[in-house]
Order: sequence, then structure tokens, then C-alpha cells
Amino acid sequence: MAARPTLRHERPAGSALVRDDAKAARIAELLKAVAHPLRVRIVAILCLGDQHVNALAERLGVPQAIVSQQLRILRLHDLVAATRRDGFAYYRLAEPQLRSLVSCMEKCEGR
Amino acid sequence: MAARPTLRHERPAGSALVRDDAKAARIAELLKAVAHPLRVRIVAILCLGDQHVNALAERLGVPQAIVSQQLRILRLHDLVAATRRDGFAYYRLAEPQLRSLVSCMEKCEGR
DNA sequence: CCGCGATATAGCGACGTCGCGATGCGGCGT
DNA sequence: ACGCCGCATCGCGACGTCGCTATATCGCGG
Repeated sequence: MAARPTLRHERPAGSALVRDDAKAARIAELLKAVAHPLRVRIVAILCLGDQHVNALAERLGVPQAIVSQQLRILRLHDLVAATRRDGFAYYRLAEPQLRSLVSCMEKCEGR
Repeated sequence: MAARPTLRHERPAGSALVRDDAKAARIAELLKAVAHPLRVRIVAILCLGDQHVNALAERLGVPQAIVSQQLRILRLHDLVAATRRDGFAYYRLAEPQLRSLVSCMEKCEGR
């Protein structure tokens, strides 16, 4: 039963989110954690591969402390995780759902 | 052509969000506007069809004032719009991208 | 042992959203 | 004319995040 390849129609089926308020809460938390311009970009970058803090800060053009703070928020929600190596803190995505979300956002075209 | 069924691979292609901070900001705003358990559910419901305030309040099991306030927030971000008819205020989705977001969230399985 | 690069955190004031209760307001039926 | 219904808004205190600066931590080479 696995693979029904996502029928074009895709009955909204509707109500997973409607009835299950627990799921809605989880989703909302996920969204809230990413809902910040910097965090969106950070997640998008990490989507392409691990990076250490300074690299992120430089690439984003913002001071290191800011990046670190946003990373903390992402960390608190278990969306990213850090690994120390060579004196650098390499961050990586820890929540697979983020990838689908990002790819959804990438497409979602900006008018 | 329509249907390239979303190749499993789906190169994130990457950098639309990474370089374009304006787009990141727009996305972030969109996410922030929905990032609340109640608003997630409201949007999910409206995705299935228009509804008036009381119907939403009852279906969600929360007082009307709360629903109205959340609707106001969604309205301020132009995510929903209201139409008065028969003395009721029927709300509908005003931002097409919400549909993709919702269907993304619906699938996005809850662990 | 000391300094330095790489990160993390504390403190600040400002702001927006949260839930809630109460109140404002417009339209319709009697 | 009046009151009720459907909806919106206000005011409250509480809380979290915002950007920013300054400081704390940690590991390593000299």
C-alpha cells in the first residue's frame, strides 16, 4: 500500500489538521520556529549541506551573535543540531520535515 | 506536461531563498502569520470551503472572540478575506500559496 | 601560561501576540 | 422601538522574540 503516487487529485482529505489539534499544534510550533527571515535562510542553506557558524554569518551578512541566537532558537526546537570538529561548530538539519517545507517554499513562487 | 510527479530527488536547487533575502522575508511573514495552532486549523478548514465565524468557533471549540482575533491577524496579512451575506461573515482564503502550504503540512507526517 | 579565534550567552529596551472578559455596533425579526 | 444575534474591537497583564552590545566559555598554538 505504500506508494500511491500522489494522485493529482489528492482529495484534500481534509481533516487531518482540522480535527487533530495536537498535530496542528506541532505544525504551528514548527512554523513558528522557522518564521523569521534569517532562520528561513539559515534552514535553506543548511538544506544544501552543513555549515559552521562563521560561514553562515558571512554568507548572510549579519553579525555572528545574531546568527548564533537564531541557531539557538532552532536548536531549542530540535530543528538543527551541532557537531564540533576542528574547532568549528558544524550545524546540520535535524528535522527531515524541514526539507519538504523548504522545497515547498522554494517553489511557492514569490509574486 | 503538467505532471512530472515530483521526482523523489528533487534537487533543492538551492539558492532562491538563500540569496534573495526579500523572498525570504516574504516567506517568513507568511509563515509567521500562520504559525499558531488555531490559525493552522482555521486555514485548513477554509481550505475546504468558506465558513462564517460562528461555524468556525463551534467547530474549533473556542470562544468567538478568539476566532475573530485570529481572523483579524490573518486578514491583516491578506491571507483571508471576508464577505458579508445573510448577516454572516463568510471567510475565504485569499492567498493561493496557502493551499500548497496546507497540503504540504497535511502530508508532512506527524511522528 | 597567555592570547586568540570560534561560539555561546546575558542583559537591555522595544515590540507583537497571547488568552480573556467586556463592550461596541449593525441588521433583522417581532 | 426594542432586543437579540453575529461579529469586531478594546484593554489588560503576561510572555517571547527582536536586534544589539558586551562578556563568558572553550580549545589550541606559541
